[in-house]
Amino acid sequence: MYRSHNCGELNINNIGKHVTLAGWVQRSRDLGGMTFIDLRDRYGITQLLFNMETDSGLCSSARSVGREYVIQVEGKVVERENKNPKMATGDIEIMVTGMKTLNPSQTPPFTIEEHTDGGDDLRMKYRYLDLRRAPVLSNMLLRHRLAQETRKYLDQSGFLEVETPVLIKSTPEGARDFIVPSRMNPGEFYALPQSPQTFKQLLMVSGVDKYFQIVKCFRDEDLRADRQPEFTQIDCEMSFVEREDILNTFEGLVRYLFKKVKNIDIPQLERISYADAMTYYGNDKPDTRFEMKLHDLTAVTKGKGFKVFDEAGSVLAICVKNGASYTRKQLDELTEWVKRPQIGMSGLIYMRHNDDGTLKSSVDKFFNEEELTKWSRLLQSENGDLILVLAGEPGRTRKAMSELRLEMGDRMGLRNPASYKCLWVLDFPLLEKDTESGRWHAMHHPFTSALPEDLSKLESDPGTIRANAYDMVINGVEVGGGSIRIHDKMVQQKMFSLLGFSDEEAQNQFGFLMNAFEFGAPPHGGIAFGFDRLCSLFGGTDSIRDFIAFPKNNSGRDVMIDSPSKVSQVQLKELAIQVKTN
RNA sequence: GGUUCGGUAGUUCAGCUGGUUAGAAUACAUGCCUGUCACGCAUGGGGUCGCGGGUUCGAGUCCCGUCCGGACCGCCA
Repeated sequence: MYRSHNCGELNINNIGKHVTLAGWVQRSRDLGGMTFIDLRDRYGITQLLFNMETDSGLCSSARSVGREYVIQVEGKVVERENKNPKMATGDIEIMVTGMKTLNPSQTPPFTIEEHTDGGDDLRMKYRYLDLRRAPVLSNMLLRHRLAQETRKYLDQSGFLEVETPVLIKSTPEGARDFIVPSRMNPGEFYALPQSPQTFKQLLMVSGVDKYFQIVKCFRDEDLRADRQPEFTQIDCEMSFVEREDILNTFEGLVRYLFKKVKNIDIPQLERISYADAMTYYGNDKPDTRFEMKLHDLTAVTKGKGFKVFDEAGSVLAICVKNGASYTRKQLDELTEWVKRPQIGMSGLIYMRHNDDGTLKSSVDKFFNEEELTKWSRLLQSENGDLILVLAGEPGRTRKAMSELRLEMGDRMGLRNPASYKCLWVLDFPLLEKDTESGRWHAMHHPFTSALPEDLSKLESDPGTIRANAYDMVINGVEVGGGSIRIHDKMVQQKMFSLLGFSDEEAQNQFGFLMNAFEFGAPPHGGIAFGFDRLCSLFGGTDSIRDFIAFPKNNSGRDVMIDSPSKVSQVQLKELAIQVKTN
């Protein structure tokens, strides 16, 4: 028997007990006559006591164990002379009577403590050591809890967890596929799924009725702090449902998770249309923890002789509450911020609504008090507020203003990671036009149905059709999205042809799905949640890497196992693959 | 594909306008210390300043290239 107890469970009630513990040496404190060792495992830390008077040999050997040694000790649980109220086990310690080193350790490359001195790069290289640290471990615990509660909720709601294949077929729509060569079929390739989309729809045709899966998905695109090449989705699909059924079911899931995991009561979700989200927030995933809505000043700023406004396609403004105290220096710095290539604006105009009620702008030369009052009235500014204005090409200006809004939200402390605002964004456009090719693209995916009332415009005016789709947005993060699907072969065919597929191409790539629709496909719809993002949101941080045990870096590398890597000529030959070298 | 920030001791960082032997903290090692819990005190070892080239009497510092990492834009149905 390696241990009778773990390092987190002993307390004042166990005094006098003879126990055996095993774990890692967190640190030791050698006081000369006595030595303390903090013994750590997943469950906590227990202090070990070695006394020179009691057993000098044992005490000396305790001095020789280094950090991260794996040791086993036996001894008696005793009450501490000096208790430590900061520790769960702080009332007791183990008076050690025997110790065995199970495995020594090199000095770790960074300290394995709550606040490590290690940088990200190093921590990723030694991720197995990083995972010993309490904050990283607690992220794994949170992820586990969320997965278990998700399963519980969906199981109780009658969902069936079905596994779908990972080696599937490559399709040109959407993100790039990861491809896997087939040895048995030289020159042919599998693709890893970007999502189990078509399979879950086929499961609806099968009559599974309610499906879910917590499933790995793959996309071969460039990465971000919130994007990994392999990621996990809570993938769901239901039959005989309308949009309202899906919204209710999964609003229920999210509220259940918040209650169970964080004990937070989330009110019924607000809903906003895509069009309104774009108008008021400049963004299809608005952070609604704070207001600071976008206002259009185009009409009231034209024709006053200010070239920047006169030539702009649109002039947008936000009102920063209590922002008038922003100094010239801070405003100059903000101006530089919007001029960065990532934002790409040529300048920033501001108007202070001073504490005494006067209005002072950076364009006073062109706009008198009366004109500025119009701005103030439109934005409902009050004494002490600051109005920020951007002007330029409409699309870019809206995007920039949306970024500026978030930036000001950050600076004004309005984006508290511990408070949560969840909402549904509805009525997305079904299609968007690719600016380069001029072709229509499915905004969600090609299996999304149109709102019934817009269906008639499929041929006449496809750009204005709204999709029967929905996104769940929490604190400005798109955590989930889905739609009511097309379940009619003719409609699906029409959609593919609208997207520029020939009948042959459509049949080649998605024939299996359209054929299935001919055998009694029920009306169905579903949703998929980004599980890693959901975890990071619950954990209150932006980076999903902290919630993945073994994540990849910015360039898609796993620096711990050093992948991807070259393979042998033998392997390549078997796969009938030639690699271009130069 | 692009923008931007960084790379100096095991680790986290400082290092000014180019100028003596590259520093601090921490970690590590040794010694002292019987109530520590970020223990304390003393001593010590530890550097290819990412790599290559250039400018210069002289480069950690300036320039060019390159590699690696972070954040972002494009991309992500």
